Amino acid sequence: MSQKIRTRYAPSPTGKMHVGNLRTALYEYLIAKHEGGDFILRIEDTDQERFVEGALEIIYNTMEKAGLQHDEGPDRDGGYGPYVQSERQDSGLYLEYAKKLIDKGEAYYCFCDKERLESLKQVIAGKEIMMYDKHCLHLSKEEVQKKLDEGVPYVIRQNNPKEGTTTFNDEIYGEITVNNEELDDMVLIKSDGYPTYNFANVIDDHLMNITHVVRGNEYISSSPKYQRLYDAFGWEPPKYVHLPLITDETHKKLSKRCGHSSFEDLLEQGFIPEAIVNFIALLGWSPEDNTEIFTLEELTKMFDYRHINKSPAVFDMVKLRWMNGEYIKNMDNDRYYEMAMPYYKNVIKKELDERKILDLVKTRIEVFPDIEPLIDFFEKLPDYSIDMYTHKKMKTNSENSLEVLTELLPVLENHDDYSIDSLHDLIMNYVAEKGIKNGQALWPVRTAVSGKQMTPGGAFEIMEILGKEESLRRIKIGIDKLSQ
RNA sequence: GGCUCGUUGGUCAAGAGGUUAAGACGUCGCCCUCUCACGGCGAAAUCAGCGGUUCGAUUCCGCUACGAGCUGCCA
Repeated sequence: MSQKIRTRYAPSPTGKMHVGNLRTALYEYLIAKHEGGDFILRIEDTDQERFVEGALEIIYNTMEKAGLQHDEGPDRDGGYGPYVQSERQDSGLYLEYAKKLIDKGEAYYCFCDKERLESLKQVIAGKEIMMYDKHCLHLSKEEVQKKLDEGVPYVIRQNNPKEGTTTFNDEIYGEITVNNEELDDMVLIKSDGYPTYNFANVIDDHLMNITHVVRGNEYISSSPKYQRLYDAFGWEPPKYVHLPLITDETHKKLSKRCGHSSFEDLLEQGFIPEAIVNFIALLGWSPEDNTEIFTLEELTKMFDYRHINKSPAVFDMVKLRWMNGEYIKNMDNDRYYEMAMPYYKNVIKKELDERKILDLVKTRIEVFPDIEPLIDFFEKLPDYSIDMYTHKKMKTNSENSLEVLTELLPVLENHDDYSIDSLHDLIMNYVAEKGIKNGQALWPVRTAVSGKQMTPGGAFEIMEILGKEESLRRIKIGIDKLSQ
């Protein structure tokens, strides 16, 4: 009884991929895959002016990194091609369907020029409003033919009634009804011969057998017009799933200005694709069982679009960072080293044990760039203040710190095994003999070898990585500083 | 301006007439501990307002407020 689900992601190649679009793509993928359906990629390049070179590659790259493998698309024919609207346009497809509508009286040629259209505009509440006045609807067949023969530029408009209502059903928002008088006679075919998004969508979704149209909330108000198109053709409309929008922390639509509006931006900032996908899945949807961290496979299994909610969601960078940190902690080491290495190399030029250093920060970072300020002291001892030796809880001050360091220096000089375990035994032995608290010895040592208030790892870990020579050098510097 | 949609802690959210109104991020506190993290434990904090309907409303209805989207030969 139920037919195979087919969803489509239909981006315009106009630049970076906005996270809102990525979420749309994700949900489309999930809706299809949850029920073993097909996910189709269709390129909507009907706006010749906005086309951006290289945007196609961005789309493919993003989809691949996000793991959203399409079943059909420009590069994977599934029998419904072409999958690029400009290529579909070449066959005169859209014009052909528009003419069918003209024959039915559901559309008409419009020859109005820019000036006349301009004169129809009025400013209400500071905004330009324009509703077409059906001027060209009343042209006779002969007049239309004459203008066509003369080569007067034209568009084809939808002919919407002025009375009655139109209703469509959305899976999330329910039944929505509008008065037909609100429906503008939107352009179906532009004067350059290309279809508008509004028209091409309906035609292609139908021709490609799309069962669920998933898109942003901003299309809800034009949906009644699409409904009328389906009705005019006598086609059964798809199920509509309109998604709540994603906003920035000021509750405004996410824009380029906030610097994290696109998938590329986020990758540049050190986020990993899986975490981004995981996070945006949770923007406007939640699973039944409260799990928050899941793979795309797990997500596919539990995704039920009926749990999508209606209200807009704020894109919370703080939580994304947390989630990214969770992914880093759980990442297998090889991939972790590989992803972390560029940041490591930015600050460490010396020959040191990279893996030991990176292991130290794995649970301490949320995004990869966090690594740099955490480990830079391995490269070069910072010029620190001796105030750092004073720590109330550790019961240390510059005097007892100096004492500890001075006493420990010869011990460390006579010791050759700078492994954590060996250093541990050595210093703990000193602590025991002297009868002080661990912190009273370890705080000054860690301070001396790191020059930092906070460090990943403790004194033993740091000394092991630094090695004997450098550790002693730094301790001597500490003694010098404290002696002054 | 008109139309449409929305409104549960700071944020993401569960909830779908009777609950101590889940959980997560963040915040704060405690534990662990040589620091910072990690991990563990705990705390503060929410149903936009007003009217109905009802024995009983976060939940249903209406109004108001606020927010957002649309109102392009952009998608």
